[in-house]
Amino acid sequence: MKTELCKVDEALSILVGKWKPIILLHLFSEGTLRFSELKRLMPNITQKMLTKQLRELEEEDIIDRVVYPQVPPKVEYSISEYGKSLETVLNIMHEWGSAHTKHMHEKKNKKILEQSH
Amino acid sequence: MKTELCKVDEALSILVGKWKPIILLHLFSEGTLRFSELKRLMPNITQKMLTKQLRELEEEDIIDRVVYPQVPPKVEYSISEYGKSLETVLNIMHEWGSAHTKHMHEKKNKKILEQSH
DNA sequence: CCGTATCCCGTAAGATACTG
DNA sequence: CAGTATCTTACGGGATACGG
Repeated sequence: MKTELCKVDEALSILVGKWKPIILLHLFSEGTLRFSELKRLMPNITQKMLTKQLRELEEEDIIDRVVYPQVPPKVEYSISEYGKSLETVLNIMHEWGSAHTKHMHEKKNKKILEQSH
Repeated sequence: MKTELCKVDEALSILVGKWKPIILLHLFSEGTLRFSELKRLMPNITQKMLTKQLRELEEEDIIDRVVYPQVPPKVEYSISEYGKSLETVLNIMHEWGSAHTKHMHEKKNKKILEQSH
C-alpha cells in the first residue's frame, strides 16, 4: 500500500453517510427489502434521507433497485452481486469497531480507578 | 454481525476526517514523523487541520504524541501499539477501494462503448 | 407506497493572522 | 517549530409539506 495511491478514501466515501452501514446490514441479513420495510426497520430516518442513501448506494453498484410497475408502487432493494464484495470489509470494520469500543471502555474505567486513589 | 449491534459506525468515526487515512498511511510507512514532516508530506493541509486530526487520533489511542521539551519545539508522532490493530482494516479498505475504482472505471467505459452504437 | 421540493441548522473544513 | 484564535464557507442531514 503506497501513500501515493491511497484508496482507503474511496472505500470510505461509499460507506460514509449516517445510514449507509445500517442499511447495508439490513439488506445483507434480510436479502431483499421494500422501501417501506427499510423505513420501518429504521424509525428515525426520514424518507428523504432513506431515498438519498439508497440512490447513492445504487449509483455505486452496491445495491439493486427493482421497481414493480403497479399501484400502489412497490420497490425492492437488495445487495447486488458486486455489492457482496463489501461484506468482508464491513465484517472487518465491525469487528475492529467492537474491539475498539471495548478498548476505550476499559481505558475509561482504568482512569476512574486511578483517580479514586 | 447483528443489526442491533452494528459497530461499523464506530470504526468509521475513527477514520472519517478528510486527512486521517493519509496521515495514518504516512505514519505506518515511515514509523515516526515530526509535525513539520507530516505537513511537508501533505502540502494542502493547513496547520489547524493537521493539529486537529492528530489530536483526534491521539484521543482514540491510535497514535502516540511525544513532545521534546526544547527550543525550538519538537513533537513526534507514531502509530501506537494498539493503533497497529488498524493496519488490517486499512489494508482491506484500500484493497476494496482499488477494486472499486477499477469496477466503476470499467462500467463507465462499457457505457461509452454502448452509446457509440 | 414511494418518493420530491423547500427551508433550516450544525458542524467539518478552509483562509488567515498571531504566539511561546 | 508547533501550535492557537478568529472568521467564513460548504455541505450533510433534519423537519415538513406536497405529488403520482
